[in-house]
Amino acid sequence: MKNVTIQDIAKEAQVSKSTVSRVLNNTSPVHPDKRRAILEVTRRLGFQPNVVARSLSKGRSMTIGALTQNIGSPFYDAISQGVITGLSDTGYSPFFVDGRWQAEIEVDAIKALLDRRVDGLILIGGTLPIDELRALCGDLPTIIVGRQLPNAHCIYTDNIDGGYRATKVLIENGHREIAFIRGIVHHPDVIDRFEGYKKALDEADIELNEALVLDGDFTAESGVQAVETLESRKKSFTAVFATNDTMAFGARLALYRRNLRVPEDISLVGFDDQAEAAFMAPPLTTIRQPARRMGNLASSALLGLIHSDPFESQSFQGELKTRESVSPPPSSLQ
Amino acid sequence: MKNVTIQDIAKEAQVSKSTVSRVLNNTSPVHPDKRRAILEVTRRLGFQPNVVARSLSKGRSMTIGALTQNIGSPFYDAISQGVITGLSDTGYSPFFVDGRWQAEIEVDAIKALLDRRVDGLILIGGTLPIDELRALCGDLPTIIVGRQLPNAHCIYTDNIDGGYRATKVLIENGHREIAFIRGIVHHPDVIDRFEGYKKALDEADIELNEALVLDGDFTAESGVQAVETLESRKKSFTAVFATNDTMAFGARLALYRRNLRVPEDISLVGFDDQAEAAFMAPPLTTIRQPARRMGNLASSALLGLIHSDPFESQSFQGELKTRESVSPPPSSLQ
DNA sequence: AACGTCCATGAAACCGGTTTCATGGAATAC
DNA sequence: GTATTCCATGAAACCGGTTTCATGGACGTT
Repeated sequence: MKNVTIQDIAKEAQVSKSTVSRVLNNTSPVHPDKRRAILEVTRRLGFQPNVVARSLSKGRSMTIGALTQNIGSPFYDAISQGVITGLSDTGYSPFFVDGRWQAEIEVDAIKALLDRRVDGLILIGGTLPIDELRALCGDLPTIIVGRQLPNAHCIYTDNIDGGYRATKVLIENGHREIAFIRGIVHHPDVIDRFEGYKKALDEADIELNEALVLDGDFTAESGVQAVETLESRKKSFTAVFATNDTMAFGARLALYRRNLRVPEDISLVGFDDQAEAAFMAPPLTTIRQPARRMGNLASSALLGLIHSDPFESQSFQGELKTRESVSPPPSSLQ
Repeated sequence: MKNVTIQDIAKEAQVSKSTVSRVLNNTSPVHPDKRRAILEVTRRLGFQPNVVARSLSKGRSMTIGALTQNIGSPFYDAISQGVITGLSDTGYSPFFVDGRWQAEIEVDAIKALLDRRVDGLILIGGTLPIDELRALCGDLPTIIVGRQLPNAHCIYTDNIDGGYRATKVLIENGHREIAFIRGIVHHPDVIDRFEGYKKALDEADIELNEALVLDGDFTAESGVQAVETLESRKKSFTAVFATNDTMAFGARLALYRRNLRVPEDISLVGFDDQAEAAFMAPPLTTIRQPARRMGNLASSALLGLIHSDPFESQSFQGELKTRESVSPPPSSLQ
């Protein structure tokens, strides 16, 4: 039981394979009788066109290469999801590879996509500098999500603003000793969120206290660790801002272990609004990144680029989701 | 700047393209001088083989088709992740499509994979009955993950046993009024977990109380809803078993809202051991499904099948992760 | 020296489509 | 009725590799 080819149909319908191709692609008029015969045979033999062969001859593969990082991070997962849904029913399918936040792996992953002659690229996160990317991808239509790079088509969130808003809501509630659980120090998003944190403190005339700044690696475990370090330093604090929800969950657990209530004793703010945030006990106040929407936009923008529509880089403002993990600090009640 | 082809190399190195192919694939001996020249030119021109062309002529695409469901469900995500890591460095790459738990979409998704001439299939979950699958996929090497089907290569967890263990740990702690938050009623996993639940109750001579069985849809929101329904029914219960962690999180929030403590007032058990479970406050006792390992195994088993190694369907036992959300019921302290 | 074997190599066929090009017959114009 | 245009169609080239096949030269044998 081998695959039916266009040639088989041609023979069966007594025409040339050119004509079959023309009918199947509606690319030029064909006599109604032949057309009908060809369609009938096609259906009868259960013909499935060989996408590989078509790709080769058309030079277009109808696949979009998508580079992800550490599949499993809720934020990037949500973007991937947005890419998938954004591409459904467009004729294009996504081909995923993973870069694991490591430049070397990322290069190989992108090469794998290039080898497969994808028609466009969606790079979700990543570490390669713009010139390397350009050298690698040439003029292949490319959308970069979650990063802001010069002279590239980017879709990203304003992390300075996000960090600022998260900090500000705590300050507005009366907090002045606000711990900051930073993710991976050199991660650009983290740098920006830290920037926003400092800006908000500055505006409120609060001096930055380095002892309240903890490093982490975006895992819940590192959130636990951060709070424990904080406690061991015996520095007082009334609020915690974690640069992602996952670390906020860890922090929440560590506080629970120490019998510190949220928000009565300690207020908590996260970042991302991942699915579980709204169901933490208490529900977590956080900065919502419209990850799915960003992924969706990435798909449609890329299809646009492929058809040579223009696209301007677009930044999204993080949205403060006010829930129940923030309240005035206990001191304000004294 | 067009792509370099094997022909360009041939011309530049003054040999035929056959020889170039032979050198690049090490498929038959070639004179050292020519070999060296070809490799040099290859490097100099930055040749990247066209995978599409190669696939067409070899009849193998070096891609694995993976069908997922509702990307975003932690359990299935983790399996996908396992597939990805299991495939890395094997020369094969995964091509993902989504079936959204809907037969019609699933058929189209699988067809999309078939059209792309994938070398094998990993079906993660899904709804199609075995005969339809077989009609669709023919004798293409296929591994089915998370479902148990006759005469197919399956990797799944024993859900009856899982449901049994989860219920039993509650019973052993002295609970007799155990609410059951069921997921989607007709979902086979759920049916089995319910089976296990009933078996455990039966063994302990506890009569099944239909009023304690709530339907849900695997979302956290439905977990909240379930507990609220339970409260509105004014039936007393001392423990809740949710058929996935996500619903358990929802239940936990609803309990928090009603000032019911976990585990002092109500014990809680989930299913899956998704990443956040260990960081719930308190950490959630749950049945761990080794999702990543299952995904990993799926990859290696599939590569085996492709090279016509045999594979026997394999079931995994869910592992009880004892954490802090279970304790004896309050009545036992009176 | 004549003959057989072996093997490196290039030419050509092939994978399964799309697209260009040439052709012959019908339709239109004069 | 002939010249011209148009158009449906088949033959052939092409996409970029792999693989088969034929060949000619090097080598070994008697």
